[in-house]
Formats: sequence, C-alpha cells, structure tokens
Amino acid sequence: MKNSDKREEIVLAALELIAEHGFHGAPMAMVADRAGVGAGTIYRYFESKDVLIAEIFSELEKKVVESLMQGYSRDGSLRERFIYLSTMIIRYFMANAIHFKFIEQYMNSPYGVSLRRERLLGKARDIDLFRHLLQEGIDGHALKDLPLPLHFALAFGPILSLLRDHILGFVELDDALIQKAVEACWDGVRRQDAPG
Amino acid sequence: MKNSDKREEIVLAALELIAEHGFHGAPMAMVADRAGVGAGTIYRYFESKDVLIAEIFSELEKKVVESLMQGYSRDGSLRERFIYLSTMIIRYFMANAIHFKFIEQYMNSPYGVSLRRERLLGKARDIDLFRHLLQEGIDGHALKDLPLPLHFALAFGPILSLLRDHILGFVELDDALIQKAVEACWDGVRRQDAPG
DNA sequence: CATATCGGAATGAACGTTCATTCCTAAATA
DNA sequence: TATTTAGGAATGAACGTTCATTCCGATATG
Repeated sequence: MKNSDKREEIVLAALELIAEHGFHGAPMAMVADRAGVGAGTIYRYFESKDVLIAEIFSELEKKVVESLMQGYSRDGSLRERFIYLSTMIIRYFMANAIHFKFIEQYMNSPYGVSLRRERLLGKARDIDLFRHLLQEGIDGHALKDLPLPLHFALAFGPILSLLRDHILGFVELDDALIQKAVEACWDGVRRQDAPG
Repeated sequence: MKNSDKREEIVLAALELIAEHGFHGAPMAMVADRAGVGAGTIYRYFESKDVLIAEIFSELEKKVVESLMQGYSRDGSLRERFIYLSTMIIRYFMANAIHFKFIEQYMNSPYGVSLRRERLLGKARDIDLFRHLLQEGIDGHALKDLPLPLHFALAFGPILSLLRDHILGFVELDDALIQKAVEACWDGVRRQDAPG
C-alpha cells in the first residue's frame, strides 16, 4: 500500500464510522481496523482524533463547494439561481449521504458551533454562494424584508429536514418532489407581492 | 431534603448538563455533584443513565404538549391555527432554551431516531396537533399537494433552524420577527393559487 | 422521658471496561 | 547498515455501575 493510500484509507474509514455511529461510536482502534492499519499508524498521519475529524470536515467542505460551483452560473434570475443551487445541494447530499451525516455530526458538536459563529461574524467568502444569493435578494427587494439569518433558516431549514428524512428513509425523494420542495422554499423567502 | 426533591434535583441537574454539554459531557459523577447527592443515589431512582435520559425526555415532552394545548382552539381557519401553533412553539422554546437543547440532543441520538420512526409509522395520536393540522390542510387542498413529511420539513425545518440560531445568539428574535417568520413558513406550505 | 434497636435511604470508594494515545519492536526502504 | 514507517501491546485517564458501609428518623423498650 502506498503512503498516500494509507492516509486515504484512514480518512475513509473514520468518515464512514463517524457518519454511521457518531464520534463516540468510532473508537480509533475500530477506525484502524477498518482502514487495515495499526492503531499507532493513524498517529503518524494525524496528531490526534480531533485533528483527524477536523481534517475530514475540511476535505468534505471542499468537495461540496467544488461540486456546487460546477455548472453554477451567476447569470439567470434570482429565482433560477435559488432553485438551481437548492436543487444541487439536495442532489449532492442524496448521492453522498455519508457526507451529510458526517457534516451534521460535526455541526452539532462544539467544533461546528464555534465554526459557524466565526463565519457568521466574518465577511462572506467567495465560497458562500447561498449567502451572496440571499443578500442580493434582500438588497434588491425580491426577497422578504428579513434579516439574513432568518432567510437562511427559511431556505435551508427545510432542505436540512428533508435530507434528514430522506436519509433515514422517512420520505422517498424523486426529481419531481425535489422540484416541488425547492419551489416551496422559494415561496417561503420571496416577497409575495412580487411576481414569480 | 424530601425524597421527591432528590429525584427532581437529579433530573434537573442531568437536564442542564446534557443540554449544555451533550450526553458524553455529562458524566454521572458530575450530575450527582450538581444535584447535591452521592453518585450511588442516582441509581436508587433510575436504573441506568439511559433510563434517566429517557425519563427526562418523556417529562419534557409532556410539558411541551401541555403548554401548546393551553389556549389552542380547534376553531379558526387553518391559517390561523397554523400561525398560532407555530408561534407558540417558538415562544415556548425561546422561554425554555434548555428544553430545546435537550430534545435536540435526544432526537439526534439513536433513541430519538427510532422514536421518530415508530411514531411516523404509527397512527397519529391526539397529541400530534401539528400533524393533524397539516393533514387537514392537505386533504382540504388548502396546502400544496405534497406528502406529509415534506410539509413537516417545510413548516418545521425553518422553526428548528430559527430556534437553534436564536439560542446560539445568531439572531435576536422579537415578536414582530417571529410573526414574519411564521407567516413566511405559511407561504411555504400553502397553495399559492389560493387566497391568504 | 431517655435509650436502644431497627430498616431503608444515601453514600462514595472501588471495579471492570473502554478509550485515546504512547512506546518499543519489527519490517521495509534507502 | 542506517533510517524511516508500521504495528499493536501497553498505559493511564475517564466512565458507568456496584456494593459494603454509614446515616438518620421512626419505633420499640426501659
């Protein structure tokens, strides 16, 4: 096994175990077993379990953003872009349920909470497509006159709930249903006296 | 200290610690300390940590339902009842942030997931005000033609996100904002070609 | 009334287990 | 051979739970 393979195997094993059983259901010994390496070997690649977890999160985030950027165009109406982005998010996580589960675990942990806090207070990065989109809609009066975090809750809340339900097997999502759901989200954020 | 006081002290201590630090951040020894009892004493009242946790959840659920039933009337339009119920849920958890945090922890744990599964498959209980409300709206074509779980996601998703944000200090919710948020949720679920 | 006896409630040190991390030996590589 | 990489047993801290003992109010006894 090549060096870089070992690292990848460790990341993959930890990702799967943590997504499925949570941080505390994924002991390092089990991660090592699944990765096909010795327990000590993990520590040649990652300083600690915390560092490993943070690294996995960071890699996932990169993949998600790359995938969303793919085929996203800044042209098109606000509505079109909103629908496109929301649909892509849902599609991505349906195809990568493990990523969703891991990110949820992470975001519900203390690390995730402080991360969100930092980002909310900080300036929007290029990466924050959704944030830019919503802000543009607020400024242009296409969206309801509400604070940004509220729009986030209105747009993202249902998406998260939906993905959770789908992954747990509570709903069977198909393209038609996704389309309807995303349009319903748009109804939630858009100004009702404006067209569309 | 009376007997019943001890039990209550234990429940309160565990509730607070778990809400703040999660299940794994609330060792029984710490619960005992905060409750002002010996570690062994907890086991005179609760068979195990799991049982203690389940008991707390059950007590909280009872309180929430009681509080929501208070002042809820089956008369009034669907919209009125939707707005009322959503508003009350937000108000309750803003006033009882600890309850919200505990319930979230529980719902994200394996116990919570199987609980949800059982309930979703089972018949709606009298208690499930929201479920009845949404079903009525679907049947009466006042709401969009979508499966029930999707309506749950559209209506509840934003409420959960909003409460999370408020409790973490990411938004400052006041009555006016709550009103607007709840109306936006209604816009999400209602048929857009129908009035109101 | 004073004292002795009793029984269940409360206690916290001790136990066995689990876990992240370390450490030392073996294997691979150069 | 010298150096780097891997392995997994060893370590010690932390945890849930147990249990022999203590405590305390009630009851019986003188």
